Amino acid sequence: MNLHNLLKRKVSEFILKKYDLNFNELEVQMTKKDFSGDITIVVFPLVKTLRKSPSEIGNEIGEFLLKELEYVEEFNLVQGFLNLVIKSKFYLEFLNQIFDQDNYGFIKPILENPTILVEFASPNTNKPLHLGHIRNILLGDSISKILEANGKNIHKTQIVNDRGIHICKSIVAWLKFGKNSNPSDLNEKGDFFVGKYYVLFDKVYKEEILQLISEGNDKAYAEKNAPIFLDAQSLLIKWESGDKKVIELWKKMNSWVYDGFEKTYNNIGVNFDSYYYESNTYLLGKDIINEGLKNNVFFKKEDGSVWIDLTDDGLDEKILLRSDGTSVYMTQDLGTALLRYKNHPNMDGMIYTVGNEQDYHFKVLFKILKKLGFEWSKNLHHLSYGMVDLPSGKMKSREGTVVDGDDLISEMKLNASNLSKELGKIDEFSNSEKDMLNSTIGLGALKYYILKVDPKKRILFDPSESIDFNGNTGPFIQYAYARIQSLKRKSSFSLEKINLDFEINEKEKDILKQLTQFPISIKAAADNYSPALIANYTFELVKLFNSYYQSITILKVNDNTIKNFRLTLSFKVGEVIKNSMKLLGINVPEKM
RNA sequence: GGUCGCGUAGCUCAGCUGGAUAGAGCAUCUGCCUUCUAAGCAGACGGUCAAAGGUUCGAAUCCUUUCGCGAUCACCA
Repeated sequence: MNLHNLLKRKVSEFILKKYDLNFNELEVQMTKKDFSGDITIVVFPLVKTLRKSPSEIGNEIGEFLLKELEYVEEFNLVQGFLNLVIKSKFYLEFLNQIFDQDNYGFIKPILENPTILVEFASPNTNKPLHLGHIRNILLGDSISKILEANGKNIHKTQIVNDRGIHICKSIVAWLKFGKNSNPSDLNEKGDFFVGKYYVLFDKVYKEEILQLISEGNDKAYAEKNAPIFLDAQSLLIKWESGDKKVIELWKKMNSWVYDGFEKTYNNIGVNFDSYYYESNTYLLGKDIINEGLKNNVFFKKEDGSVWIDLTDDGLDEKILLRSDGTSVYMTQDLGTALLRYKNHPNMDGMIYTVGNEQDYHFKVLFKILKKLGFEWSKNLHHLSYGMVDLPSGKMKSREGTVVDGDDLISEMKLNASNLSKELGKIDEFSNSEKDMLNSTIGLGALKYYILKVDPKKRILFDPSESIDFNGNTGPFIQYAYARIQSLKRKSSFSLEKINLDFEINEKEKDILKQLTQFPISIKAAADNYSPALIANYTFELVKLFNSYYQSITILKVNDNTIKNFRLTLSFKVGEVIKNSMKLLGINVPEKM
């Protein structure tokens, strides 16, 4: 039961009948606070087409709706805003109607056959995941869940950057300084273990540069000729030529890193359906180059390099194949896209969760795929997000100025644990129950903190200030849910259809109004790939509910009808909270 | 310099395709634990929506210019 659509339809019918005009762009919105009414029709857009004054039109429509729709109790007209007061009966019926729908608030996931691939995480294998990766992972995971709730078939994947000079750097440093050590002996996480050597490489590299400069060389020469750097380069060459020993070594180091990554994914509660590796894809894409040359989408320069001219689209010329015939980043991404299509013939689009420094790259990539004429290229989306910066500036793994993902997660859990201890609410919990709860709350705080801000914006994270557990936070929402569950346990009340024969108060009406809006909001959020919007809506609902919940004594009401109604309303709000948090990848506890 | 993004309360952020008097949280101040869980509730204080023009019934939202911050502009990935 969607009042928006019902009103839109009715009013359009009316206009067609009365003025013989098709008018579908009607704007319907919730009535703003401090105006009487529940739902508002904006009549201004009609003024021009109908050539009548706003008040005239408003009154006509108002009268009509009053007569035609039993739910409309009365109307008032302020400026050009037609405010309709909706009868309690409508809201009570609405609540009755959603009794049976356990996933209320969400489009029923009737899975469509075509699959959307969502790419996220996509780390380098030379260092542990940091806060920037966490933002990426949370966004990608949440988008997957939102789309899934909207009936899309989702395949979560990544492209692991497992090759190149940066990996060689870790290997070289390990060969030099830690050849006999391994993560399990030291009881270290594999990605952390390898990351140490990456940092170590950089340290030694810098020392060697200084040394060379002090011997009278210039900086550029020093940077290119530092012994440890030369080692890394020759290692890369060996890798590229398929040197068995090097490949073996590379595999071993990478496997340590993957073990570490899996632990982190596990800790955050995300998983993937497949992994693509650059070592397998970096040579791909050449076939498509030939194809494009044949179709004149691409062109060849005299030196043999291949380009695409996108100047007509407001972009530049972009290289696709070097003069020596080797591929570049773009070529590889084209190849990977095609490989994915080959592996998923049902693929009907892809979402790339990648930082906004690559906005231009993806603009070009999508344009090329469109020009090549792939059906699925119309559903390509770059989920671009801003960097996470520290007060000291950018995070740099090499310099160790990063907020480590694992550290942050465990810190969040620790904070949750300290706070619960202080509050003393879960003293009767077993240790494993406590751990579970602290993890739920700590992660909830972290995820919500990241997801509630618009992905486009950069986040300034101050490590010296811990993430809040009060106010507009994950734990606040989780807490509301836990209280509702507590009500449920104590009430021994079973859901029954409620009697429609009574009035509800303003706050109850407000909550129900919000509930009727929820499916619309969720749909909008999904269309915008915006977990931030969902977080915001959920917070608004919870805030409203909390104030209502606090101001009444639910279980002390004498009239059974009202008592049942209030409990039912509470439980439904609980379900909406749970479902919307699910879209953010945040769990809600039964008790806290 | 070209292109893209951002700029909203002291701080952190909402504000959906233009709609009514710009909203939250934190911080500061005032109340509220005989109740369903105070990780809470009620209230106060706090704004030239970076600036200036324009479009229109109506602009934080759209357009133009300016300023500030960031990203990007490699035969790197």
